[in-house]
Amino acid sequence: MSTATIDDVARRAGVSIKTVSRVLNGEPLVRDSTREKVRVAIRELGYRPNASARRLAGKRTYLLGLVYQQNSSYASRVQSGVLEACHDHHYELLIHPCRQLSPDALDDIRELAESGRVDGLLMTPPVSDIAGVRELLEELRIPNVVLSRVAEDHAPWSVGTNDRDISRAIVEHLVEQGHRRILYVRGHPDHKAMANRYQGYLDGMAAAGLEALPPLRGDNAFESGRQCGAQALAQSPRPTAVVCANDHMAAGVIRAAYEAGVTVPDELSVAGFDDIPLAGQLSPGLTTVRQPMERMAGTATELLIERVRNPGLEDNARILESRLVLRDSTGPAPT
Amino acid sequence: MSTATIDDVARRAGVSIKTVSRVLNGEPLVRDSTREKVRVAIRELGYRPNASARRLAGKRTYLLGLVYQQNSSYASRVQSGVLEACHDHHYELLIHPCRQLSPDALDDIRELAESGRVDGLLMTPPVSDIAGVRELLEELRIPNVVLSRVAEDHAPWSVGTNDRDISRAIVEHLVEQGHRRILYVRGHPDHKAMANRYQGYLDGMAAAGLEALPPLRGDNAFESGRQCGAQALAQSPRPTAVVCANDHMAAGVIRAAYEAGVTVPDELSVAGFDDIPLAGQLSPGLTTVRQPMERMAGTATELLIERVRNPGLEDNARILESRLVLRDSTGPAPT
DNA sequence: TTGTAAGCGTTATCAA
DNA sequence: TTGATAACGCTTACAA
Repeated sequence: MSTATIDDVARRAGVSIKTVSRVLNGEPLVRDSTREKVRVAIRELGYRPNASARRLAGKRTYLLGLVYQQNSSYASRVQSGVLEACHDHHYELLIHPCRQLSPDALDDIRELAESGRVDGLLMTPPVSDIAGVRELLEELRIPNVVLSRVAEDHAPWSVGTNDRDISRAIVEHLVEQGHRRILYVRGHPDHKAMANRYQGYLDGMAAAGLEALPPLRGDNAFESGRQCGAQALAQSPRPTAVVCANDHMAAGVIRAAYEAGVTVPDELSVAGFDDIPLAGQLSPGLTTVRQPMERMAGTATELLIERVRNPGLEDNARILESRLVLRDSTGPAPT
Repeated sequence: MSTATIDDVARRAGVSIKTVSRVLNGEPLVRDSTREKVRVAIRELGYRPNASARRLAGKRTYLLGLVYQQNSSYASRVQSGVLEACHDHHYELLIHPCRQLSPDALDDIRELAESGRVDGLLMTPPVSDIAGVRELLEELRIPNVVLSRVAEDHAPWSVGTNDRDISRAIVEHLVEQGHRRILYVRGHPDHKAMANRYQGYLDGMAAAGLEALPPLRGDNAFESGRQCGAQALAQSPRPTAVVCANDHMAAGVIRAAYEAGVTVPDELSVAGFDDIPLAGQLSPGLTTVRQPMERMAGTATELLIERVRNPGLEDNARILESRLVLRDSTGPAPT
């Protein structure tokens, strides 16, 4: 237990506590020799600044909040990316999963923002898509950054990925494999990232000179995928490939095929989106899209810290690239 | 932003700040009418105590740490159980995923414990199984509780479940379905909970008067399950059922069956352990064991808070019951 | 049952 | 470039 205080360090180094504080916070106006003396004293005493005292005096918490939907399958990747960046900058993280999306979620987030427990907030969809959240946070003047906002939004203070392009790439891949009747299963309408994925599908179909089929609509969950899958298999002529807006629904489609005795990928190709842990463990393995979630989360965290330190800063947004992960749930079209 | 301080409340209620403090902390020696006055003032001012000041003065952080293995599939369930309990008791949570198990992990945990950032630590396996962790924490006198320690350990300050009994129940279920050649796939030897699951299998086989087959050994990951699955299918006579120490390996066995053209469950029954999200989304759905993880986590958190508040307390351990989840990966033995 | 006064260990102000 | 000293907003003796 580091029980040494700043006074002990000051005494040992023969300087005032203010000077120690300066060294601690990397302030410039300290002579190099003095800085070194202080550093030595700190090391010898095994001194660590008391976070609570620092928070109280500095009027900052050095705590960031991460708001996301409970049980979201990418939560753990996001957390680890955020934590790493936090660690690098001596911040700590408070996680804040939201159970349901509305309407209490907004109050819940307001509470967190107003409570003064955190210096800034990081949000992921679909929580960040709740009507009015961002406006609320801006109004409350609490620094915030949205993670995984789709590129096309041009949202200020956000980190996104090229969902639309990569969605198009899936279609192109399927077309190359000889598919023509490619069906799309859309996600929950409140989850805006999903809309772009669908656009990419339309792009791909148009580019290939194919007619887009009327899309089915799921709610992002496994069970809805299963239902859409059953519907798709009942269509005549039957689609030879199904692209889903996320992996859970794709798993549902695979289940529907299994139940209908339809072999994947021989009789039906299935693709998803997100590369959740499940994707590699399904049988067959799921062709999907992997987003650089840890890097995105780390980048978002750094943007947030920048914003916290410098409230006047201008908008800043970043795009990182996702990539296609080809597994065995897609194959040549049946003849 | 609640900018009111304890002084404002005291002034408004016409009492001293000490009295406000008493009300805030639910101390007994306050006249009911006074308490009420203070409550009114707090409400009218929208006052919230400043956490940093409270931490500094009270020499407690009101922060708990949760240490677990990164990417563990039950992390999110554990987190939500812990968070709920934290919230009820006005504590906050710092999550601390460990990347690898050894040997740095121990230093990592020591660092966290010594840093004074948390009042107590919650640990889950396999991190809690690292040699010397518990001893380290006791030595450092930092309150700690282990979550999901297996029942048989009689570990002090822990919350566990009836792994062994339930593992036996799986075997009984298979035996009822006519299975005789039931193979067990063991988990990583460092993960102690796994040993008990194997014991339960042995119990079940013995009770049914069946000969236990030589177990295979995986490392808890999907890929090892796939390899064990391939091995199992190559055995002659072939087992009709495979019980795995966790779901990831069970998914691997299902994959191996898929690759070998063996139908599950018609030709091979497969069961797992944990009911990770994947389990319900595999095709066929995986028969497995569901632990009341949120409740276990909540209970562990409450034990920890109790221990933090009352360092002299005696050992305390709890067992909660898991249950069998029957899905379609198990069925009657082939004839 | 209530209040006074002294910390807790930092950062911030302002003078030296 | 450095240092006294005053906050910061609470809890904890100790009185009353």
